[in-house]
Amino acid sequence: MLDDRKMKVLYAIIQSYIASAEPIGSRTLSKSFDIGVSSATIRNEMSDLEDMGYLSKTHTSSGRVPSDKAYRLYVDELLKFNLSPLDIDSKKNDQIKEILAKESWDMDDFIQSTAKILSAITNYTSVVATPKLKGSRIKQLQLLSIEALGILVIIVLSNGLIKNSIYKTDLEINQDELNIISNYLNQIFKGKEMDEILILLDQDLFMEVYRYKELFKGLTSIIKSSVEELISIDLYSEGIMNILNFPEYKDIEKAKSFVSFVEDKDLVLNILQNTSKTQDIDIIIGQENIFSPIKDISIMTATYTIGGRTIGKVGLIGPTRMDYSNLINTLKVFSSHVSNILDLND
Amino acid sequence: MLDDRKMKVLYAIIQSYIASAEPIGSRTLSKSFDIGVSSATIRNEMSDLEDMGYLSKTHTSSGRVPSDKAYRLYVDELLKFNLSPLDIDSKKNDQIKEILAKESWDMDDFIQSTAKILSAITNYTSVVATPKLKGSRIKQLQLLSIEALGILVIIVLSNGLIKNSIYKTDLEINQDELNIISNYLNQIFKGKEMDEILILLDQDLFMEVYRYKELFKGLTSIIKSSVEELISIDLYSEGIMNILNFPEYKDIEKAKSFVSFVEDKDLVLNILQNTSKTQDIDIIIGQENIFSPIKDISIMTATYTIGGRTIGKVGLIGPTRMDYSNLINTLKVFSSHVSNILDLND
DNA sequence: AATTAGCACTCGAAACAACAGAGTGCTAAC
DNA sequence: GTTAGCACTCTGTTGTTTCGAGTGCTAATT
Repeated sequence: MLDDRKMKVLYAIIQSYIASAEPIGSRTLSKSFDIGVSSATIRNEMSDLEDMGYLSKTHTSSGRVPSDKAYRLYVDELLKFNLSPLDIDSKKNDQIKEILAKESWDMDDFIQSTAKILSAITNYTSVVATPKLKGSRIKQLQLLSIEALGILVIIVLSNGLIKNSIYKTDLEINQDELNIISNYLNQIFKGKEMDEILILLDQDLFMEVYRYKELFKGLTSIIKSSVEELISIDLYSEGIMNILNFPEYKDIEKAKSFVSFVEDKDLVLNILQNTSKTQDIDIIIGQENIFSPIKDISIMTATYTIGGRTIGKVGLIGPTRMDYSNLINTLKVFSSHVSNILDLND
Repeated sequence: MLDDRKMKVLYAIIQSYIASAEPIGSRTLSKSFDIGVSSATIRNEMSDLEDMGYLSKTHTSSGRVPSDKAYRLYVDELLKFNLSPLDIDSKKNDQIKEILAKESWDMDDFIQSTAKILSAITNYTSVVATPKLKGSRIKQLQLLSIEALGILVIIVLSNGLIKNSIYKTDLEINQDELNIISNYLNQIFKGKEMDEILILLDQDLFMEVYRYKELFKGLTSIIKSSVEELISIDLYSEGIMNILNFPEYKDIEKAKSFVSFVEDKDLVLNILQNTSKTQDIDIIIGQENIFSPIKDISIMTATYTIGGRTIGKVGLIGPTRMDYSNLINTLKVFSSHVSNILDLND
């Protein structure tokens, strides 16, 4: 579709623009890149590329800037190579591995840390959606009497996530009795998915157990709110301030609108979830995202998996001229390491 | 020290500057405030105030700007009134109460949420230091066998904080045996402070129990890392981007230096901890903070208490011309509500 | 003796012109 | 098909002017 020379010119412009954020003209291009033809020829090529929708000008006599379409071409090309993590600069690889290994293990904290780490190593803004646990099953449920505090309700999920809450009560009840109740609850809930549990909880399950009626009422509501919290999806963002380093956001108003975009959790979550599940890396460039109120932002997403099943999403957000080439590799390595760790701890 | 009229002039300047961030001159002042004397007289007073160190000029013929000393005077006056939360605008009071009530109860999450809420209702940047639990005691320690996962170690502290971690093992061990071990561990650890526990753990406690040697070794290291995590102080900040709304940070470089200040956790933590413990609200204005690399930032801090004992600190950070009057009240109400909730859940 | 009016003077910010630099598109020559 | 050359366009910078808000001082007023 694009001949070799056009491709060469287009790539040079994209790379130059990603590096400098400045529109680039034919003469500068011919001097800083080895295209092999004069600036006049490049000028003609650029004019053609503009007609084809790959370039645009900011004003009549300015240099050219790549369009979303150009980035799309560029990115698709990059994604084709599909390097395995092993092919990637092994120093960076090791570095990421090392940082991640340092994190203490608590699923929630860990996921949150990954956002922080990713934003620190890339200098972009990162977002991460925590696992949705709708499909998770309850592995075990345990009540524990805590002197002078009440009853501790512990819910252990099949993926290792643990959630506990305290049920405050003055009820004197010893651990043996609690064990019996735990067993009873386990009979009902063990192996059930979260959705099912919510339905079960809405039925009046415990009519039969008159003796502990009050207690069961309290426990039911505790379990319900725990489950609800577990299936809700949280979104963390980190490194928003990194955008202040991009020249396109030197204008405070632009920066503010970027911030309000990233902080619109519903919107970002929606975008993250609508990315394709077939590829490991998914990139949405500028206008391609029809929901976004902002046109010149790109989002690159990857998935966290446990045993091959997608459980969370991570994203990098930046200007459309984001450094796709490096970020793709970093993100690949990163998400595969994270998934490894998740698998290990599963 | 300052006569009535000087006071009036100074207050007018402070209020005007807090509202507009613009240096103010004698004529404007006489028009927009009812001082009762002409601009020429105000001019003389301003000149005196400048000699006394309460005002300064940005250049020879500019209006005046309040100095740190002026803010100090102003703030001390405000703090004198020492309104009880009840005296404060009850709409705002109720609003805060309502928002806080919505938060689900998990000490760590809750504290983190308070930062978010505070920054949302004030539009300033907030920081919060989580409880330091050095002085906390272990109330209960429980081991729970989790099928196919390992052993769940649950540590309950006297203040209700719960920490759990999983010890992965293939060791077949039933719950009855675990209970015996739990009891044994409780004998040793119950009622001890965290510091003591760390010392205990470093001794080779479990020589005697040959049968479970391997297990004890694993548990020891799990407990140790849990305790270490519990006594470490975390710092969260929220709403950093709010500063983009202040005109003084319309310059990106200023904004960046603000950010790097807030993100220097050690520094901020240090400042939070060096605030006086006698007052409920503590304010550090600009240069008063000798550690800060930035001169024109003020920090207002309050404490979170449980049963009257300080367990955490919360702070609002902004330009020296921050809206002290409103923020003092808001922060008072806020921290007292938070402390109430903490007490309730203790 | 304190207050105020009046005036000369100072700066910063805004508005404007002039100019340099980087770019384009087109035409004619190679 | 490529390139040199040229006229033209637009932005950003620099220098100048002007305007407004401010100051400090002195002399008049209360």
